[in-house]
Amino acid sequence: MLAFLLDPAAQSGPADGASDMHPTRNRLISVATRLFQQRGYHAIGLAEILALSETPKGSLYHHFPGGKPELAEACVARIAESSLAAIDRLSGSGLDMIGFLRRLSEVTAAWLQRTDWLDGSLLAVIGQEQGGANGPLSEAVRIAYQRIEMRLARWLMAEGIAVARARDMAATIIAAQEGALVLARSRHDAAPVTLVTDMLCSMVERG
Amino acid sequence: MLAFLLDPAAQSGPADGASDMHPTRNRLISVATRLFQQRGYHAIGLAEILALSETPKGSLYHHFPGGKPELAEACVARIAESSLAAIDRLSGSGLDMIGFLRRLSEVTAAWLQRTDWLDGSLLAVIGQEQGGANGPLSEAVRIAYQRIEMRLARWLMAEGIAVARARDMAATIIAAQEGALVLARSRHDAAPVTLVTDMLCSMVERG
DNA sequence: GCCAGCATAGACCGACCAGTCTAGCGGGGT
DNA sequence: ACCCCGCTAGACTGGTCGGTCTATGCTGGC
Repeated sequence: MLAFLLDPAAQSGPADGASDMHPTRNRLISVATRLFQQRGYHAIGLAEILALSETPKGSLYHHFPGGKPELAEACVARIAESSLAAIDRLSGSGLDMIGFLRRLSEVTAAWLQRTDWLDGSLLAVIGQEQGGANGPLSEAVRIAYQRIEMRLARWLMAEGIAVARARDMAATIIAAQEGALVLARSRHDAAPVTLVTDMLCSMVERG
Repeated sequence: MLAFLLDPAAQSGPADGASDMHPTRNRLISVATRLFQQRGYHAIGLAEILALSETPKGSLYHHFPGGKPELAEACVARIAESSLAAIDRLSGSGLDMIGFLRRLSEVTAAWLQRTDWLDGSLLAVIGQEQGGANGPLSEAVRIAYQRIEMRLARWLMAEGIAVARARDMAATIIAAQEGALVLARSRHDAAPVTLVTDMLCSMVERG
């Protein structure tokens, strides 16, 4: 979710607290995130990540002693941080949840088309690949979803919705958005994103 | 979507037109489907499929000269056929769309728990892994989604909904269900499935 | 009984995988 | 001036990958 805001945010400058980290580490995470979210964890070899980021293998294992899984964990963590930051930014700018959903829909559709349907949801693809496994990577995905859900729920509560309902609505929003992304990518058609957004908006409107 | 009905249907007997195919071919598709939908296409090696299905490599390449991709295509095609058959069965038994969604929710939740969150959506995981690629495998996923969507839309039209709206609703249903599956698996919690179903039901009720 | 074919069986192959290891660079501290 | 060490650099390795190939059942038609 919200992976697209990595591009503007991470590339533009010192936001996200990503710029204070080592440039090589940063570059590895950026390239790996893009590749993983396009084709999944297992389809991407280290060779491709290293070639695209122009990094030797030694550097990767210096910054990520745990190897590929640790790199993927860092990618998931950064997606989570970026998503939270984006939610905070928008919720702090006076937007209401309906406005957020509309805007999310627009930006998502534009992102999908701009990347020619190559980019997808990192959390979704890695979560699906890891399945019900209990490794640290699937745990990272679980936590990422949970943090995003809680942040959305908090926003909904600030709009006067009861806590239990807010959490349910937040989970529904995430599920529907992720599903829309899956279907839109497969169809090469952004329509599912706007359709799901319409449904989510009326859910929020009805309370 | 609707992958779970493979188990009861394919195992119980001569439904789905699957029993008239060669038993080895059938067994390969069943085992490969289960493995792919648990961990994705790239994470599963032929060795594992062959070991679990007790099939030698020669048989695989006899029945699927195209190798792994062709086997995966057959898995996707079977999921599509099973889903269509299930939809037809339920729509023919006097159930309305709301009843279908409720029932789908119950069966999906039970399936997720029964398989200890290991099983997922074959279409979603393969679709995500293939991404925006234009290979025959991602084309198979696209067609599978499209066929299911058209069948659902037909059902909705039979309930008096206009054609354009019916197609939109069908796409929304599929997107939301797939997303719920993704999130539920990651959280090891079936709640997203029922939450999304509630939302879909009110969408259908409102027309 | 015998042949023809489909299907099984698994040894084998080159490519590629993630990961290890040693060597060397370069700049800040003293 | 020197050294130390965070970091870069890439050759190398054992294992696994998908795929090919030859050999061998097995079975229905004659």
